[in-house]
Amino acid sequence: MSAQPAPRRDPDATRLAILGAAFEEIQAVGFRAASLEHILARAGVTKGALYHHFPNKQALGLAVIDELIWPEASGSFAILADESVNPVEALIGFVREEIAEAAADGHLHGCPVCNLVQDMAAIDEEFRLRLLRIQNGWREAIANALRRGQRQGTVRKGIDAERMAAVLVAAYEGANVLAKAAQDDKTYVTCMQGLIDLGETLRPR
Amino acid sequence: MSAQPAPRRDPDATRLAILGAAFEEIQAVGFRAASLEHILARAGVTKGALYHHFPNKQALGLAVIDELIWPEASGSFAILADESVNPVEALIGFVREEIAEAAADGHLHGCPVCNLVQDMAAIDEEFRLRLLRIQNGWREAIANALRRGQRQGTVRKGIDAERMAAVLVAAYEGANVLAKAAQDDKTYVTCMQGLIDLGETLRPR
Amino acid sequence: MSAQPAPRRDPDATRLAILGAAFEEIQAVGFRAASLEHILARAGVTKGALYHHFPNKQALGLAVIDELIWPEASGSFAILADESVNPVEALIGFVREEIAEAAADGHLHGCPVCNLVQDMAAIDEEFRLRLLRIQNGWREAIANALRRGQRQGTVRKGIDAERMAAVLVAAYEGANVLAKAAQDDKTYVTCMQGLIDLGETLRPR
Amino acid sequence: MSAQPAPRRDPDATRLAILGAAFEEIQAVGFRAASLEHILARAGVTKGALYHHFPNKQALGLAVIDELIWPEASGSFAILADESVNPVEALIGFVREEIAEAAADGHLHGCPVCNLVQDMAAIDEEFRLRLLRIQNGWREAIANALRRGQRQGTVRKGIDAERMAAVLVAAYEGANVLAKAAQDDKTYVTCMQGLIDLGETLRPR
DNA sequence: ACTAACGGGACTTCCCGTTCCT
DNA sequence: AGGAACGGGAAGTCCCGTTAGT
Repeated sequence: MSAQPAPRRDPDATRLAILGAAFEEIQAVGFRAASLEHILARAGVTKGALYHHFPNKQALGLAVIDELIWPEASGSFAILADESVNPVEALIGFVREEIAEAAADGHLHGCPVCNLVQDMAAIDEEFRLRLLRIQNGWREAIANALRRGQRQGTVRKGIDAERMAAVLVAAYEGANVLAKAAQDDKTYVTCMQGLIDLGETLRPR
Repeated sequence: MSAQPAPRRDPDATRLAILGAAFEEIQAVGFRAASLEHILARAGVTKGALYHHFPNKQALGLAVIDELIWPEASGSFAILADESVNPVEALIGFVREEIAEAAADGHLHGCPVCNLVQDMAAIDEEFRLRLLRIQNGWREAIANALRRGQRQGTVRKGIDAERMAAVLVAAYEGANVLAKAAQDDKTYVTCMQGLIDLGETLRPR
Repeated sequence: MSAQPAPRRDPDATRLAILGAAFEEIQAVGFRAASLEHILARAGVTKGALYHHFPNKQALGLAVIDELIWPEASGSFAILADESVNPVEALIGFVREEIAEAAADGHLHGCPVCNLVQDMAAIDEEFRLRLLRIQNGWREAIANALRRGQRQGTVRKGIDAERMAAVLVAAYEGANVLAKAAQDDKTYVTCMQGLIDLGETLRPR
Repeated sequence: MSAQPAPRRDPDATRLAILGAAFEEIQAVGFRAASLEHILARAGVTKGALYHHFPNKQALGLAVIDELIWPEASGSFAILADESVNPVEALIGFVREEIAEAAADGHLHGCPVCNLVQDMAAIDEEFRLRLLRIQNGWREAIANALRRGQRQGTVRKGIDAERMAAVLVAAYEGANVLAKAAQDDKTYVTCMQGLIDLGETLRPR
């Protein structure tokens, strides 16, 4: 559960320990409610170490996005850019992985992007722009893949790629909201299965 | 923007002024970050008045849900229960209204249910159960309407009503998350249009 | 445990209900920590009724002393003034009663005079003078009785009546302090038995 | 009257300044009514310093007991354990010192143990146990010394050591209650003189 | 005689960020 | 590079007393 305590006098490890602990705390209670004290306790370092690596709480949060969340998030849909991949299969495969992951970890705290958007987008422009970039990346990756599929004949012609991508990402994020209220993974899985059904309708008739 | 200041010695008006101001503050910054001081200033009442009507902040928040959010939310889908209504038309009509509303108010702070779920569901069981009740109400209303439509021949037989209802609600909530990050109504509208497209696929071929 | 709720529109009963409830609350948590809200709930009346009968919290507290504590306290040692009574026997009898009472009610909250002195004597002159009057009444009653006993030959001549009275009253009050820390009646009973031993030494040899 | 303001960046001095100021405030108004703001003003430190040294008000109060009151209190009767000391002389000597001290400082706020017991014993188990430990220490030290004196022939055989110790401690604490109500040291001195008289009766005839 | 809305303040808790020091 | 002392502020809770009404 908790991040590795940093060995003494290893700046990089210290930095990573702080980042990891910050990510966990933020996932658990959100950024605004995240307590630096808790993060430090989790990371096994003191305040001096933190303020050596990060000027303030905001910078720490942005670093969590840049160095932990963004790499993970942008990797998810990279496969869609591959010309030889069937977009529908890729999307359905992605959703199936989500179901498997939810079964494994219970989907405890939901999607970090979704959580941070709700917490910070309205009150901090720096956070908002970074999160928007991730969401737009998802939407564009999907929209591009759908358009390519339409050209390649693997995706039904009639659909509006832009709108469909928006709906897919929205449903994916919204599933986190439903799961958070239900506080179980069953609801999340139902949504994901619905997304698979939806994916099937994308195939040409 | 702010609620009407209550006339002197009108308990119901005072209570409503507090509730309204609390709703606005909660929509703006979330429940946890909501400041009672701000709420009081907005409502034009003093701490004594608030303490008289609500024992603490939590009770105020729950009252906002029970007396403002729940009535609004549960009314939204009541029309779906009407046997003579075409479910697909009703859903699409509902989404069109959303688009119109977003155009009118800019969709500033998003859906209260979505906001509160993210803020409170994980840390307060009383909030969670009330919000879950609303979400489940939506899902059941839609699922029931879809099943009825399948019996009545207005909805395609092949779809799984339960899963589709989950996806629709998830996409609706998720659209708020996307809009919050984009901080404009264009993204929200695109999602809603995607939902209309999706609605069209529910009709029998 | 709690005072009788007042019948509607019976001023005297209401007043008594408030006084009784106030006495109980004061015994439980002290005067300063006593909550008017709790007292009112206990008495089954509202704030308006209280402020009709008493101008403020202090007046209520003083009324509790004047109308409940003082009559009880001043009655305790009245018997010592009786010329035909053996002072030593009377004192020992009084202590025996205390032991019996402690066995009955567990000596839950101790002597009201002792409690109020600690709580209020240093910060409110009106309280202090009333409580001092009670304590001095005890000391004088005992000192007078001892002197009379010395004249009548029922009390040893050598003792200083004034000092002995002070010690007896102090030990009686101090027993409450010991009992409060021990939170059981055993300690109190041990003190009382010690007082009986002490009483025996008052007899002429 | 007030504690020394701490030099900058001297943690031990800061901690002691806070403890000392807390002790004074607690003696003046009791623990529950003690205001952290007042304590800070008296100590000349800020809230951050206090929060750094003590997690909350309770911990501060317990530290005052552990580090200021307990050492003082447990030292008082240490001499009684000395086999070569006459218990009666030691007790009388102790009381005489009390009289001298009262004459010096006017016995303004009484015995800290007595004050805290009344204030906290009934509502906080941690306080109660610490205070009980002090009181029991006194009683046991006296009872042991009396028993030893009985063996050594310096104390009358007939008395019950346990009960007598309880009475002596009770009278000592009770004297504080009487003094608090009288708000002068005369009453306290009278009690102490009575205790000396009582001490004399402990000698073998 | 009694009710209930209301005014306004004080208190503890808790936190983020700075700064001295090793 | 990191550890610990410290500065200063804001929030929620709770309370006592007042006053408009019945």
